Amino acid sequence: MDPLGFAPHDHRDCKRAAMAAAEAHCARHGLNFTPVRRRVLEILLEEHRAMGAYEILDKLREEGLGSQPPVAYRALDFLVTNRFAHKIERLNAFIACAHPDAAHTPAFLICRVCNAVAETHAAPARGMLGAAAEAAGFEIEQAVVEAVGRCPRCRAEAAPCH
Amino acid sequence: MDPLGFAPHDHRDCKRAAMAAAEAHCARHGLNFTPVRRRVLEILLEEHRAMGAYEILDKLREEGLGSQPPVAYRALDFLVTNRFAHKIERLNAFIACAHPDAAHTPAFLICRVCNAVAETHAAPARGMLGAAAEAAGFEIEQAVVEAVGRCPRCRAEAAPCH
DNA sequence: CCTCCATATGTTATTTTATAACGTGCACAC
DNA sequence: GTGTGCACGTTATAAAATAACATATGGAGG
Repeated sequence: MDPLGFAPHDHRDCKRAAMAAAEAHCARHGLNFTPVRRRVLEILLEEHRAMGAYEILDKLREEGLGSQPPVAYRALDFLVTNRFAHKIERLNAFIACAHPDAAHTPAFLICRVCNAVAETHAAPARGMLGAAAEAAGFEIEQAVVEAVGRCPRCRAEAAPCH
Repeated sequence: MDPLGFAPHDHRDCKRAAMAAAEAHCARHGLNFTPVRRRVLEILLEEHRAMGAYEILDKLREEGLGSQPPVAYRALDFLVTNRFAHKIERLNAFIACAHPDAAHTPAFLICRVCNAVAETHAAPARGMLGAAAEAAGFEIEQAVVEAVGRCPRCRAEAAPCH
């Protein structure tokens, strides 16, 4: 029922794996994986959907972990910088990384009906975009790729004739 | 000096061409190309860069064409819907379409140093992204592709050793 | 031990971006 | 002439993000 590639899956497992990967990465790189940062990542993993910064902040507030916007934004900055989470520009929202291990160029499939988001992989810098950039003398450092459309479930619901 | 593919070019020409294309499109489709809508497109074409809605609104205000946010947002909605302009999600800003004729899947090269934006073309729905979407049962309707990096000019300025 | 420094968090205030809701005017169809 | 749809005007507010400054903590070096 949850959108990881829009297919059901075991949350506990992917949450554990992602937290472990984050722990390991921080340990290896001497990063400070503080309670707030850890908790924000947990929240994103538990919900496993794109969440607004203020939605996350509400959860933190309930738990007494911080009550002002900068608290949430700083933790999210940390997670995004270290690729434990991604920002979905189209939604002004954040989502836990679904592929914590792989070095990746994330791309997202966003359902315009239910806002479910699936993370996948694309390499736009190869292909037409890379060619265009090179021709223009532009150096690509990062790419935002967000496809908007309809997820399998919403397509099915919109077509009752079957 | 202006970023259309980050290369200098003749503004007057591209502005004229874009306005003519918009006029023609509206005439053909029975769309109401009102003064506000027209003027917002002109502003975007004149500046030929990504502009925030409030920046545009300031210009409208100076000219007595409207003073409240919804005026600008409505005009921008119209222009974006009809593909006379695009929204750059990464910048929360808008830019006139650089290829008014071609049906296209726009992609953008955004300089993180000077915020210059070049419009180019990509077809992410073909390639890896399309394959991933198909595998997931996701129907892509539209794609946001925004590469962040450094434009030729800013790369040159950052490397004084040559 | 203590001081300096870097980093993380707490807090206040504000800025920036965007939309809801409702009213007005105008053109066109009937 | 009147209803209907569309664009625009206006007020108010919501939503997203950051600036600026204060406080705590923990390690490096004297």
